[in-house]
Amino acid sequence: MNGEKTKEAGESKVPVSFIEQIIIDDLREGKNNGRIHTRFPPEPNGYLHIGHAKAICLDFGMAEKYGGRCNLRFDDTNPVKEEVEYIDSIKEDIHWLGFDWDNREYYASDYFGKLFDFAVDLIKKGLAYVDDQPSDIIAEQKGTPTQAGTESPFIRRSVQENLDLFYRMNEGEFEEGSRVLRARIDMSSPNMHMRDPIIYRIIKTPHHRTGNSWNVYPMYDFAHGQCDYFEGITHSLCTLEFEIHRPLYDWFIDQLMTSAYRPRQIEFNRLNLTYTVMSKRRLLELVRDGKVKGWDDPRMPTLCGLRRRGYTPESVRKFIDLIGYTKVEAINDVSLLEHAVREDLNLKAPRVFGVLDPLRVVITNYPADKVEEMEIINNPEDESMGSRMVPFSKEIYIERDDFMENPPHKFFRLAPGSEVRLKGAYIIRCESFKKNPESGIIEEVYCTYDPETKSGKHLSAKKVKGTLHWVSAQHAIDAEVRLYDRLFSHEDPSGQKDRDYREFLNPDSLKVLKNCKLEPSLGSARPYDKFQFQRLGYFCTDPDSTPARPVFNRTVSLRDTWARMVSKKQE
RNA sequence: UGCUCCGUGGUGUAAUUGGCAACACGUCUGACUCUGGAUCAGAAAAGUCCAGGUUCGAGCCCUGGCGGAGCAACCA
Repeated sequence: MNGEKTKEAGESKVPVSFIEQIIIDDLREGKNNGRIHTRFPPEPNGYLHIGHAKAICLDFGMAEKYGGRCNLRFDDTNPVKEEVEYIDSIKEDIHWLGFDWDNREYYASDYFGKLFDFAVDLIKKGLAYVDDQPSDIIAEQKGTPTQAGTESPFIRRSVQENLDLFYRMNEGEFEEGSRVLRARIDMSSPNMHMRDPIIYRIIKTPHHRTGNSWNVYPMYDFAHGQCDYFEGITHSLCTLEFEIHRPLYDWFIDQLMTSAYRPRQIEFNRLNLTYTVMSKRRLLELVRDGKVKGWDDPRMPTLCGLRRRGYTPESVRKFIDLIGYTKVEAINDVSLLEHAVREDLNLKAPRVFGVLDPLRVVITNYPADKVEEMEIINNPEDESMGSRMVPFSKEIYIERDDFMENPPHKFFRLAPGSEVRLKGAYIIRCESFKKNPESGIIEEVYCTYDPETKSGKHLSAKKVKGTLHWVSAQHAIDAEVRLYDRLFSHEDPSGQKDRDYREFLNPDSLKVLKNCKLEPSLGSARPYDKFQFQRLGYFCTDPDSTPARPVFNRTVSLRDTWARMVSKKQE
């Protein structure tokens, strides 16, 4: 019965966000002639981070899903903060995520002429005036959220004088800060943004696209809605902090519109992630102060950082999908992001052997000059990925913590007298070991192997609890492996009153291992190639890698129940 | 002492025009395994911020509280 009901509904019951619901309703009602047109409007003043990915997935995703279009529009109204170098990286990151804007690449600066004309128009209507006061006086007259503002003494300037002054502002006659153009709305509005907002200011810094053509530049509020209007945007999706700007957004379009069409601004919650910071200002500080190695440091929440860390675009999109869009300001757990990348890489990443902290094991009854090629499955999740040959010989490396002289209860790995399977090879038994009498460090472990237990031989009835990864000592390649931990030790580093977020920087967020031993097939890995180092985690070849010196980044570890058990016991 | 928005398991999101609060992550348990980490199965966990009201019935509607966030850049 229930099945019937669902069937009749026609669509699966996948919940949609409130924004998607609005779009569905608009489409059904035939609003905007059944068009959906969105835009993604980054300011080219920094690199995109995962918070932008959330907006990108919505803007492009909704358009894609409902047969519409999404424009890429650079919000370049402030030449002081913006640079061309960011534009290319932004485009690259959007493409990396798997979205495209065709030929619809626009700039707010494309509309400077139209915006200027519109400002002139407002002046002529008596709805804008030039104010000669300095910024601190203007701010003072704005009042406070609980107290009405007072009118500027320049509010009653004649249209002629305003026009004359505004043109001369643009001609470069006046200094920066000496005059602004303000919209005349309501100095006693309960909404601060409606108290005669500044719409044009004088800036003499050359613009990265328009050069010295302009000396006045529109403010965000005077550009955004109008650009949406010019481009025929139907749904202008932005984050919650712009909610309070919406009346202003609508007010300007009211003055401009000549038909029933008008874009609609809808706000959603911005992405916050635990153990990191997301504001461009702070990310920039981390880069400038050398707290990280650059915008693409694998610890950064930037898209280029995540990419270098080994995240796939699919995993980022999956995560975005998981958290959804609401109006609740929340902080999302990074572990969900990590889950998303594990799930994706589990299907895609070939399994390989890599020993991060090598301990030499000598198989005493194995011929010294013998080398066997062991066939190892590349990915048990995907047969089509085939198998490869891995050399096995008398001396191998295993992970140092896979051996314990005095193992605790339920330790399934190697210990004196115990047996383990070497994945894809033989079962070995630990007979003895060599320990440095001074340091107490185990230097070598001596084992015997059972030739009857070779992998693939089904006659091997012997069962052991533990299976270890290994690398043949004479064939191993040396590599550097970089392990990453959370950049901050606090869940919400920038949300602590009276504490600077930098106080919470995790000093151990990067650990570099220089003496790792990897199976020889990894010698041909190329930057951004992804692997699962069996039993350890997912790793990605770093662009610093050279054939002589491979470098790998750990994207994320595998879930480790043993480690959890151990750490619990310690508590 | 203004305006706007928000308040559902540990976390994040759901719940058609009001109809016995669902899904995912995480946690715990078990099975299986040549990855202790894959995979599979199961369980615990909220009665929806509080108090009233409307209703046969409210997380959804109304009223009043409480709590949180945002708003006073010539930033976006």
